[in-house]
Amino acid sequence: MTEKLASTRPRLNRDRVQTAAVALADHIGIEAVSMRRLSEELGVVPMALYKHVANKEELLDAMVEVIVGEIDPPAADAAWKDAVRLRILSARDVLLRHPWARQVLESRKHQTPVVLDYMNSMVGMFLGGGFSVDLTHHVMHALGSRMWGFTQELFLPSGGSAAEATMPREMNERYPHIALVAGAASHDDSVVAHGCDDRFEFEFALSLLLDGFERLHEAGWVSSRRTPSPR
Amino acid sequence: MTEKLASTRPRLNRDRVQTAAVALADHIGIEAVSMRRLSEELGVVPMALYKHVANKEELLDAMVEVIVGEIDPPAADAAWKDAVRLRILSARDVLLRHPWARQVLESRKHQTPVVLDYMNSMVGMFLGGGFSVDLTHHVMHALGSRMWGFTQELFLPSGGSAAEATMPREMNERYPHIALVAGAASHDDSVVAHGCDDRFEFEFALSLLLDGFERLHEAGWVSSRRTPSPR
DNA sequence: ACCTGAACACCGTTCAAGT
DNA sequence: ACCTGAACACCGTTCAAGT
Repeated sequence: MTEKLASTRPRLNRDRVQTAAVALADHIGIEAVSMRRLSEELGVVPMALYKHVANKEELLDAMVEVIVGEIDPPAADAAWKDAVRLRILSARDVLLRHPWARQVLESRKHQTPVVLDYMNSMVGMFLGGGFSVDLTHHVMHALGSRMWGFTQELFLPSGGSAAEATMPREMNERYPHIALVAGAASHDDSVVAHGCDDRFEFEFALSLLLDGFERLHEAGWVSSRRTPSPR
Repeated sequence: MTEKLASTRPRLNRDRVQTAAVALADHIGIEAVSMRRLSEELGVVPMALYKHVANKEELLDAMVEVIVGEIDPPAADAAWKDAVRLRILSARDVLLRHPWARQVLESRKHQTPVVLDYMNSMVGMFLGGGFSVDLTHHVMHALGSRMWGFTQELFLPSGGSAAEATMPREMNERYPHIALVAGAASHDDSVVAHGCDDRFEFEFALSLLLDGFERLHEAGWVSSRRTPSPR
């Protein structure tokens, strides 16, 4: 019962720690992942983790590393627009497999090398497509979290008819416009008829932005921003 | 010393709790706001808060309530595009005053009435502008967190030349494209010459989206999405 | 009706010690 | 070099009690 188990499990190392952390988050949710819970999973005392990871922040960075590694490499010979779209949709697929990754990515304050590599390659796609440095800068900001394949779904986040289903009559009275837009689902043949398709909404907005970028690029857009004061 | 202080401070109520919570978050940061710390601020024992707020989640909801209340009401007689832009920029101003509000807003899972009111009025602006129910739906999703005046700043979040300043030479070698786009700041007269202006980037992307919405609306856009399977 | 006090089951992380 | 054990200073929240 209390025999030594040390020989039955491999030595701990950073790789085993970060892999186990990702698997644990997939399994029990990120909010339940603690240093203590993870150490338990690895059959080790909590403090043993601190030899391989400086603290919890670094553990989260290490988890991001794993996730970013799962994103497809850039498409070899594609025009900028396709290359960007494919990369972003691949990132989106990864985040769908690891639903917790979104909020962890958001919470990182210092970018790690893998994160910078990903962004660097995406900047390269725009520059390679002939975008000016100036426009590329703004375009990267405009993408925001969308370059990682996610956005804040703050409007009808539960996925379509849920808001309507939970409170049918009050919705109609207090929030008629929302009810109209959310509730059209049940009685017409438009998009909303099929409920709210996250992928469709994501691609809709992504295309809108990419088309906008293309239009500005082709028009030879340059920023007309001036310094606030004449002096 | 240990005399009764009960009479010197007003009775606790929900309003005093939520106001104090907002002030405390402004002052010490959201991560330091705990039920215990807040109760201390109010000169009361931790459990006293639970008479006015069911739990910490509800406290955060109450804080969001205060924040949303600070957003300007809709402009009276403005076209949809101006109305939407003004409302969003007002929300942005509020979030700049309460930097913690962004992440709290993101973390809410169930929308409270004030949040639904805000979204309802914004949906109304598009419908009032003649947008179809269908297009309005997609447009609201495309706005995402931008309708609350914020986005995930994941690209050069520190505000321009910081990334370059902290590691000048390694950046140039490992991440040449990022360095180019971030570093152009110091030696030309374009936008990036003035460092990275959050407000400019926000309005750039907002305008791109609003212009895109307008174009689709004027073209009488309808969704061409079909159900995945023929049957 | 509102506030208190003690307790429970957790956290991340330190330090000094073991092998 | 790597792992352990005990301890510290926190959490949110319960329960039963006070006024």
